[in-house]
Amino acid sequence: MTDQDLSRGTGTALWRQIAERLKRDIVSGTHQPGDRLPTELRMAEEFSVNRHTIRRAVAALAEQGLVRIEQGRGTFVQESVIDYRVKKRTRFSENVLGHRREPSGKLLAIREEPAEEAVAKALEIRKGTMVVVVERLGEADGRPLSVASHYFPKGRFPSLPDTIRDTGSISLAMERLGVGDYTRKVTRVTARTARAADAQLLQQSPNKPILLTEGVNVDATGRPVEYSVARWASDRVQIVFEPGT
Amino acid sequence: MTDQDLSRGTGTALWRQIAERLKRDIVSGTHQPGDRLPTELRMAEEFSVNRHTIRRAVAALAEQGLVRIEQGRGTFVQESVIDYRVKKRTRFSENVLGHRREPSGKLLAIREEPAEEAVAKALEIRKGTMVVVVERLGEADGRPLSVASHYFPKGRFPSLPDTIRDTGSISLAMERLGVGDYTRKVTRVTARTARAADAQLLQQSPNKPILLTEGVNVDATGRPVEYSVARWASDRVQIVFEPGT
DNA sequence: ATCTCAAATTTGTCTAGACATCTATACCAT
DNA sequence: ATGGTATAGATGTCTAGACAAATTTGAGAT
Repeated sequence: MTDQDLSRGTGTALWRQIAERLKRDIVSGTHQPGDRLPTELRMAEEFSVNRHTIRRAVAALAEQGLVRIEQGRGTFVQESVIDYRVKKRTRFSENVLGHRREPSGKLLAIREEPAEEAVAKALEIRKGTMVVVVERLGEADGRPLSVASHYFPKGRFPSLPDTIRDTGSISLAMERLGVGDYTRKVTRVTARTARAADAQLLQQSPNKPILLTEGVNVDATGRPVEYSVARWASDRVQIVFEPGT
Repeated sequence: MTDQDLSRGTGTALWRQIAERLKRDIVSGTHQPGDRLPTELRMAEEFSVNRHTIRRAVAALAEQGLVRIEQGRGTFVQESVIDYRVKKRTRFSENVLGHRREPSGKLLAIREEPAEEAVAKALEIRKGTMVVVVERLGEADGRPLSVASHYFPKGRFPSLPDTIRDTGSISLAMERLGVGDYTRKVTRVTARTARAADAQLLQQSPNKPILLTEGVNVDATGRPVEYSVARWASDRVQIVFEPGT
């Protein structure tokens, strides 16, 4: 397998041809998820091109999220995730949308701060009013799925931080505080490029898109009790909307 | 402004420092949206680095969507769009979700083909059954918003292509064919990196994420009449869900 | 066996130069 | 004026080589 018959001077850049070929080998399973690709130097020899040309091709694949590059170790085929996982996840639509119970998760931080413009507007309070912020990492099957920031009006729930620390759960804490039945008023969804911190938490390359959902939960009387912004690893989750819910 | 005092050998790659500096100038407004950046050669001189190093920095910015590179013309600061537009757009939630009437749009193509697996499943027909495919570009304020592929079972709507060509509208055509009242059964949303063709149609850099919505419309009896997949320019649209709709 | 440290391996960065390809401009012929 | 064509200017691709930084490996000391 030394000659890789690339066509030179046909209008298609060599690195594109190489990227295409590698991609095919990954999709077809010749390179299994988790496998290490040949080293850059080795591929350069195989394809009879300069190492930089290989690097350009591999960089394109990394951008697409097909491979993961690790300095000093090598380039690895990204383990696929869009298999059963997504189908399993699609059953959790209500939770996914409501940001309430999640398969599992970790509390990252609980803090208090004055409400910014957007937060204040969503919670229908004055800008600068203190809010309780809970940062939470949602996981499923041990893989990070989402990073969510939940905002609560501190005036209404002064003991929320302690209660959350006690129970370890947002929904449990809310229940104890007498708001067991809150419902989702509105959810917005869009896509963004991940910020560094989120990308790291989600174990996702900084180049890859994340899903961003933003929503407000209201109590039985229609008063907002929670505003949340969640960032989702887009290749590990698919959000499902059904009119019935 | 010749000396740009980069710090060499401090652990931070030159191209990162340059990218950071350019980004700062863009965010701060020194380089206005739509402006052309200095040429690569010129920046190479200014920063006293090789042209390739500049290219690496600019490529990073392009990946982030801050600039747009045009061969033969130059590199331009990407004009931002997330201003009033988004807020204006958020009013169109039902349409956005239903893929029915859109602010304006263009029919790109109408063709017939055997149904693939996913299409067949959604329409509850056998794989390989002929379907009518309508490709449509959705615009708002003259800017492309979405590219949608609509799939209809040809067996049930044999004259659909002609009717669409006559009316120029999908919803009008469906009405004429006796399915005036179809409703959305389910919508899935996720994010992907744009494919080349879609990126071009959406006038979006190929590196930027797109929103992908997928849905099935059913008639009054619950039978699927349409399956659609739409790709949205993620920075120009925000999809809004309200339980009421 | 275990620890340490040097060497080898592998990816990351930077420079240098050549030519290709695309775009806009200016000039010339009609 | 119009249209084509040469030219200059811009980004795109490819090669070549050197060194840096991170990781793994293995030899040697304990």
